[in-house]
Amino acid sequence: MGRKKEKAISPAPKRPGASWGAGSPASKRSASARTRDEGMGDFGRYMTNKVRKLGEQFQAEASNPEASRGNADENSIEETTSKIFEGISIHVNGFTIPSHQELRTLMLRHGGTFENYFSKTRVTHIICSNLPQSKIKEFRSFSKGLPVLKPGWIVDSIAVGKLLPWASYQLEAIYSNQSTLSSFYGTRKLLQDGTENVEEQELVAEAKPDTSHPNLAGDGAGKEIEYDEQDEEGGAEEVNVEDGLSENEYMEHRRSHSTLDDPNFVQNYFKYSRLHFIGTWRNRYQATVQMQRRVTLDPALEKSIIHVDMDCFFVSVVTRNRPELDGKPVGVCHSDSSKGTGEISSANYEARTFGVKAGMFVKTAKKCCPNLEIVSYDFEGYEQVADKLYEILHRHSPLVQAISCDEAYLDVSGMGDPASIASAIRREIFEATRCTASAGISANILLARLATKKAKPNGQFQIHLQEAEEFMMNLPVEELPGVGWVLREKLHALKLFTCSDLRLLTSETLRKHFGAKTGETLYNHARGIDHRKVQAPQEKKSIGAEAQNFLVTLSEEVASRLRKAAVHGRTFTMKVKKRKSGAGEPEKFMGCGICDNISRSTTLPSGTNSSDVLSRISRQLFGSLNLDVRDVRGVGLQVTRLEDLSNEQGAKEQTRLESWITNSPDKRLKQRTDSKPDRSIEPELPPASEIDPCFLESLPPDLFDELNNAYKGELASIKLSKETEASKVENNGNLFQCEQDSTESDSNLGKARDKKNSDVFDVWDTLSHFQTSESKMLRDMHDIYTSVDSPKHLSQVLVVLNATSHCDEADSDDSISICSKFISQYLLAILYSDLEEVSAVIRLLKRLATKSDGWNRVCACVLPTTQPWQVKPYVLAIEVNSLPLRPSLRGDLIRIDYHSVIEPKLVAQGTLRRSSKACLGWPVESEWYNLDQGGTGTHKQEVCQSGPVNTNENICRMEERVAVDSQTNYDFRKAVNELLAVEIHHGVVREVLENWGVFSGPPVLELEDHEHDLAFKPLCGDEERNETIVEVVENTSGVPPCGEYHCRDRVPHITSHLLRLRRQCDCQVAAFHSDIPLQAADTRARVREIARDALSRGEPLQRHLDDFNCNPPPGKAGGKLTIQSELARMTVARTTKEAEQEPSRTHVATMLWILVIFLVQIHFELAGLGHVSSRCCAASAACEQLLH
DNA sequence: ATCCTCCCCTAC
DNA sequence: TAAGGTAGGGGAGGAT
Ligand SMILES: Nc1ccn([C@H]2C[C@H](O)[C@@H](COP(=O)(O)OP(=O)(O)OP(=O)(O)O)O2)c(=O)n1
Ligand SMILES: [Mg+2]
Ligand SMILES: [Mg+2]
Repeated sequence: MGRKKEKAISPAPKRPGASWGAGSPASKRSASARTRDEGMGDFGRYMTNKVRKLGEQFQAEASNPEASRGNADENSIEETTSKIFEGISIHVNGFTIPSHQELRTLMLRHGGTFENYFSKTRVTHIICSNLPQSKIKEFRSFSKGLPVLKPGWIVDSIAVGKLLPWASYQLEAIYSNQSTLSSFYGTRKLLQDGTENVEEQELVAEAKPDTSHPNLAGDGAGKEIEYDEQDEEGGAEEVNVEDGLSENEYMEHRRSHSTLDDPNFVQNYFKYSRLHFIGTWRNRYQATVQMQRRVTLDPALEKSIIHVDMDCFFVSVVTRNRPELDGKPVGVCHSDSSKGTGEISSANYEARTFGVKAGMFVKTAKKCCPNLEIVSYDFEGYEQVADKLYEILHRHSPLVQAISCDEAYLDVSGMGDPASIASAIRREIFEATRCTASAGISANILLARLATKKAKPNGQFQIHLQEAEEFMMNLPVEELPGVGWVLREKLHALKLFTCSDLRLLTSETLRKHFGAKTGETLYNHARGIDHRKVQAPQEKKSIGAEAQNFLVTLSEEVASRLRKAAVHGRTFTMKVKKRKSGAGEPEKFMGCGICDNISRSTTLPSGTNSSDVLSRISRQLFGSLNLDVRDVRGVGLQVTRLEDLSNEQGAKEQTRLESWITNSPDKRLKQRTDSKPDRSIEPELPPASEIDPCFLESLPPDLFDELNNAYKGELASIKLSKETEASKVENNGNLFQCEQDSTESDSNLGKARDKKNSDVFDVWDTLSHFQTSESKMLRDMHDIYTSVDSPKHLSQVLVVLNATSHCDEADSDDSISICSKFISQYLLAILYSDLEEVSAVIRLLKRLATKSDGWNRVCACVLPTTQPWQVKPYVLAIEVNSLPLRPSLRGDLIRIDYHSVIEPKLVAQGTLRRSSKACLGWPVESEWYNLDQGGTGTHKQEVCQSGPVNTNENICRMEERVAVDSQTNYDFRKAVNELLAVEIHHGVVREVLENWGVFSGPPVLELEDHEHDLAFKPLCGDEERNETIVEVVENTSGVPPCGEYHCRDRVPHITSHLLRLRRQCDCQVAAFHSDIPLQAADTRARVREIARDALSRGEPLQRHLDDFNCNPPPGKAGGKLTIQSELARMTVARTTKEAEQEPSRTHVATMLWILVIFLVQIHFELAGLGHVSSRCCAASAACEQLLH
């Protein structure tokens, strides 16, 4: 089997600040000291502390992203990256200095990889500095001759900036002390020439039962972990533990693993987690197994499927080395303590006869089986046995579907007698691993799987097709794979207990009860029918991490997994476990108790794997959940919509304007051209004169330039004339007349305006001075400027700059300041003449800021109050408190959707590639793609015709929703930024405008005469769905209705239910939208608070005319204040459908409006003014003038 | 008709 | 003390 493979090198993290383990040893030490003060054995108090710290942590992170970011930057200052460990993959064993986490960071930062679990197929070097006796023995069985080196090798290599020969870093001490090891390595040492050249080892020393030693594993309580122990602070103790550290000290030490002070908590946690092991095993497997060739099997052939599953896997791997346990009931668990809240991972068959099952608490298991022996995990053993298992399986069939580390399906159709193949496999497995496996053989996956169950332990069983029926007959429903607890209960409730019961029902009935797919599956499975095919590994669909703690750590973990998988992700889902209301502290140590799960997701316009971005996203997602952090029991972050980085280049290529035009010349250009509707389909450019100037104008500069180049510059003049017109309009319209008054900056700006025409500031002249600058940043700009053909805009230069790679050479303060001034002046000069260019430069600036520190600083100088590039998630309703009413835009429909377009050409080739034409910073109207209206249909049809394509997979709608803090200090700049930086979803923009129009003052409840406008009493509710029915107990307003209120969170369908209810009962009903699981008490409290607040300030509680016409943000939470406007009247009927469809005009108008406001924003930014919200009146007035 | 989000369920 | 992770499938209800 060709296991030899080149290891995919994961790209080094771009931003060093994002890596792990940046904390200093000192801080760790003090952290551990703190834990020591906490007293021992008092787990209740521990828990309280845990919760408190968790609270502080989250509070700090969620509420103050700026601060945390700042810290991260500080930490990252001196970090560097390189590629010196390219191709090297280390496994750290035992306690080391630097710690295993630090080594991990170093490796990742310098191009290497780090394996948590040892595997000879992936690991190239083993690092350790100090090994317990028993570990050394173990080495013989697993190191397989790989070099065992001291960590100094890594540290020194980094210090000198290249890979040092490792020969002198071998662990001599150990060789000399340990005859077994030294003799073993003695032969190998001669071979080493000291480079990273590591041969594929034949398994010389493999699986010699006589040489292996009884595992050191848990031969006594308190020594539960023998696997790969290491710790940054307690390493020495760790070794002592093996020699019998006192129980108390040991506990103390252990505790540091679980405190929140431990910066490596997540890492450590995972290291000991069986579920993490299982969950991540597939990744490791896929990394080693080469892409299996697509095997085409004769469909007419009768299928033979073999299902192989190791018997009580986790147990047998451990017990094979411990004959003294033969015949005894054994379970695998970390701890054998009296508390007994550890979980049994697997139990052997002896134990199972007592009723011990995987997942049981030790406590419970001991009740069933008092003599149960508890053994510790041997993750490395599992890894090795799995490696061997799969090696054998792949030898026997080209088509292997890995289910987990101990089980797989093989398709052996037409390859001879499946039963003898199965027994050969089982025999080989036993010979190679001394663990037994069972096998099921049948015609499909389902039956093979069921057969295995019957065959266990250590047997095999075949279900021939003709026997299938009988076999299925009396099978209890819960035996069917896929039927778990919930489904079983549902089935039992319907009095369906066996498959024969199931077979009495029609497929329709089942579908009705259980949903389309599930029903159908039940119908088929009850009959022994299963159409699933044995599948080789598929492209992964999601990557995630779940843990108990730490948004940032979590983000980094996920980001590093993304990098490892060489993908970018676009959709981020945060999953939070929250204490169920009423539930107490968890019984289980570190458990989460009874919880509700909440999840939130957001989608970025383009993929990322940056831990920086991820951690900001996670903070925001977390923040948007509005949780009381004391109730948080677990947080997970999942990334979906993965984009393969290796395809990205190609995808980018697709977005080049040229290829775009070339690929589909007619449709897209036609839409925007004035004449000659039917041109030839030749991939030729239409004459320049046929191109609508509007189209040109709306193109982002880079695309425009590309097009312009294609037209050899002809277009520039067209655009120019258009621009001149535009600027005329602006001036005639006295666009900024209203700002001409008082403020100091106005005069500055006025000057700037003068400058523009009198050419005081000459961009190109200034730029040419940069040629000799010391600053690389400035020189680069100059160089690009000279290389660009007849540059007209600075953005052209920045575009190129943005596209070229950035070496993060430190820039001096001077050059930063020069650069900032230059950009500012340029912006000032064009501020009134070239709106597009202004926005182009700003966007590019922000993009550049994400790429290099220098530009980041420039960006901060030019736009001190504008956020650095960051797509702001989340789906909260926007509340704007101090914007003018813009009635003309109320209800307008704008739609700026982006689509990934399927390239029909590629579809024809049988491949599909997402090709996104919308990139961050360059919002593109959907019309450009002609995907609006009929456009989408066309694409979908084309795709569907060429094969069974899941359009969901291939036409990917990107949308981004804009979030704004729902509280008072609304930052207008931020919103406009987001509008520009972010793709805008039709409904959301509508929402935005709606909200902008509605709130003309600070958010006030309409309480005029009645302070306690409303108050509720909860009646009943469905906790699961976050629904609560409340009774209105106080309602004096006369506006909101009396009766029952449905409060719910993210369950928009309730609104229709409410409508129905209203019709039926003739009672008044309203809905509440809230992002928090709405507790009536919260609502009431909030209502009162607002009222009291307003009254105490003596402010009138105004009512806005339109308050009650305000649509609920469709299905969205509006924060607490939105509640009120929804309360006022149900407006479900007024959904977006009601709005007028007048797309292109509205598109343009609204874009223009937004841009004008944007301009105002920049205007003030450049003038160094603070808040601009008050100036929006001017902007919108100007905008309206422009619109007419 | 199809997609999307926010869940839930299941398996190892 | 224990280390309750990971990832795919799928349903409900709403949006388009
Ligand atoms: N709730 C669970 C289920 C399984 N596992 C681990 C331990 C098992 O050994 C391994 C494989 O799972 P199996 O379902 O194949 O169970 P076993 O191999 O232990 O037993 P069997 O002989 O039934 O296959 O996964 C676990 O940790 N927790
Ligand atoms: Mg098994
Ligand atoms: Mg299994």
